Amino acid sequence: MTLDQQEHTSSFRRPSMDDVAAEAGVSKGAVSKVIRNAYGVSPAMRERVEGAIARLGYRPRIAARSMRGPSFTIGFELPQLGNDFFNQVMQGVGDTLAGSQYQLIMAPGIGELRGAPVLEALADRQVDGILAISPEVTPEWLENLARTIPLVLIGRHDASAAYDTVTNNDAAGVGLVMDHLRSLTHTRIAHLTVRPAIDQEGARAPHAIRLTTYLDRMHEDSLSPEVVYCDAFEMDAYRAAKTLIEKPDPPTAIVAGNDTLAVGALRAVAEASGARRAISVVGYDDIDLASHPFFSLTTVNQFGVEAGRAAMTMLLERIQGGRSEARHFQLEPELRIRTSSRVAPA
Amino acid sequence: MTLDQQEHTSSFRRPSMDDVAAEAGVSKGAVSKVIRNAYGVSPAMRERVEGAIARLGYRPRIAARSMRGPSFTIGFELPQLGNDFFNQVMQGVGDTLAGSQYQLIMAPGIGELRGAPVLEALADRQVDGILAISPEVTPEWLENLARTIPLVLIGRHDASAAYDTVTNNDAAGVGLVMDHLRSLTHTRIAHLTVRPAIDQEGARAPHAIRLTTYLDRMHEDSLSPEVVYCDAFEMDAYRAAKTLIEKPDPPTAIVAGNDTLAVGALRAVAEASGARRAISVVGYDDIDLASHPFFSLTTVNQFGVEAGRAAMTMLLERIQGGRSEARHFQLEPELRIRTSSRVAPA
DNA sequence: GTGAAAGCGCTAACAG
DNA sequence: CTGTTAGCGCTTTCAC
Repeated sequence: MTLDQQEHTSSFRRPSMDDVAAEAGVSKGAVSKVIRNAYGVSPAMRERVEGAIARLGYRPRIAARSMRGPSFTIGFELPQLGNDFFNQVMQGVGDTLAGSQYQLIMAPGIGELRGAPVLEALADRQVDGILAISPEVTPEWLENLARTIPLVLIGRHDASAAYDTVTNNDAAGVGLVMDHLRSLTHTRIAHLTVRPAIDQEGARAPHAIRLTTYLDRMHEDSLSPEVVYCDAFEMDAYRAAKTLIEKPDPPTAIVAGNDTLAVGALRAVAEASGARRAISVVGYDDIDLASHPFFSLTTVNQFGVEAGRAAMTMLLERIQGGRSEARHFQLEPELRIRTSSRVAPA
Repeated sequence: MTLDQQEHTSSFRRPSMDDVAAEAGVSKGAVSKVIRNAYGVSPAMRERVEGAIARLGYRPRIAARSMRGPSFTIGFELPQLGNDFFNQVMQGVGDTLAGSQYQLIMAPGIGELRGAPVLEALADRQVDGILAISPEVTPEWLENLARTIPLVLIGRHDASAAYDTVTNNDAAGVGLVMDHLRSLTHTRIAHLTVRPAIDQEGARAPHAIRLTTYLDRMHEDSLSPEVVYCDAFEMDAYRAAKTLIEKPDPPTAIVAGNDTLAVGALRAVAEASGARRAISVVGYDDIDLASHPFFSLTTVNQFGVEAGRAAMTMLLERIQGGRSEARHFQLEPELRIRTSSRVAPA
């Protein structure tokens, strides 16, 4: 909250609206009207002002403008870079925003800094609305944030009355995966997921749901579950998977929490020797790489582009349309069977 | 420049500094001082104000603050999402910024919207400085921008006096690649690169330099160059490479402009039949995936993390240290030989 | 149709 | 040590 003093040199000069008004020999208010396309400007006035703007290279400062009204900026928080599923979502968001007057800015989590502080940083910067993928924040905290700014969460299964959500049916998706592996006669199925996943009761984050679905299913089938945790990057998954498959009695199949983890797991599998090189790996997300012939990764398509599109549409409904009742939208995932999943060895 | 009017509902309430002052029964100025850790606040005052801040959940608005001074926000423009090299750079940037009071926001190019308009959008939002990877903007335009805001470009080989650059020695990098392929007795070497690459004379963008280096080298060795253009995503490279290798007399090696393109090219190679499946592919960047056993991609490491670190450091020198003479920093790339490059078939 | 003036939330210079 | 005041660049009444 507190800020240390800093030396700041500012030899940089950006013309202000006053400069434009002086250059054009008109009042500040007139310039403002021309810029905003407001009523009541004569063609002559318009021409003079636009000439001055062009000559000076003037651009309005959003910061000043947004002290009165909107900033025409949308903030997108995402927990991490390098996960291609988020890029799918971004593409849908970008499509929806294309041609609108809104500018998108992203604030990725970096190292320890993610979740709440990043969301606050966006809110502090006067964005008109926030799109977030924040699996690690509590619903209460988000409810609170939603009281100060339009908010749409992607991935979280919260039934909030204050913010919207766009989800995919994670339970169904993992169900498809488990059905598939069981039909391939696998019994020693491990689950590789990201660290916190479900440290708080009632966590409705995607990875938490995927984990509980996996556990439930293993129990139903009277199999012993084996869960391995790692951080969210490929190389973390690689190391975790390596340890897992080097054990005396390794699993015959690994259900990875997402495709990035699956890619890491496959790195470990490819480096292993003997029967271990035949371990099946299944992911979640269906990133582009999954269909690459070198991977041919069996995975679950959860339609990230459409999720992004839906989320952005819902946010614009709040910002422009003034909607205030929460909406919760869910997509149904589909299994994509490829060659990384095979019949379990006898 | 002009903006249409929009209906904007704002039933959202964020407490202001006035609210805090009222709640604490002190003046606005006092609150400001407490927040900024300025001199001359009694412990009692501090306690009252902090109590009020906590009770109200107050957070200062950066937009208002930045009308006087810095916004403590750094803008990072990048041309595209889904290129892991940019993630390397981001990691270096994030490392350098960690623990500082600066917040990073990214503005990715989306579809047609990239380059100049995105940089302007950042500048309009009162960022204290801009980090950019803008291969498609003219040096003159950047010089102009640099007069209004501290600016560091990554990748461009411009010798600007107004903005800093961090580059890798692209000519040397492609030289290493060509040496390597020639030593493997390749003669039919094609180059796959992104569309504009070098449409303006004197373009100093990385892909332009890589292309001219390739062309020069082919000429020197009296070989006939073959250049194929595509857009910057993996699937674009896949389609371009597919057309290339399905020709009657395909190349024996493909030099891709970066690893993302190389991954796409390998998709086409893997789908091909016969001798075409043995086509060598070399990339540029050394993204994590390159070392994955499924790819084992020969490529050039250009130390993106260090480039990001250097760029951020240079930007902070300008913002905090007040440096105004331009600095130009270059990294030397290293070849990483893996199995995607093999001896040319006889 | 245009200009003057107040105010958005904050910082900073100045009195008391 | 604390309160008052004058802006920062823009939007938005309101007179003229």
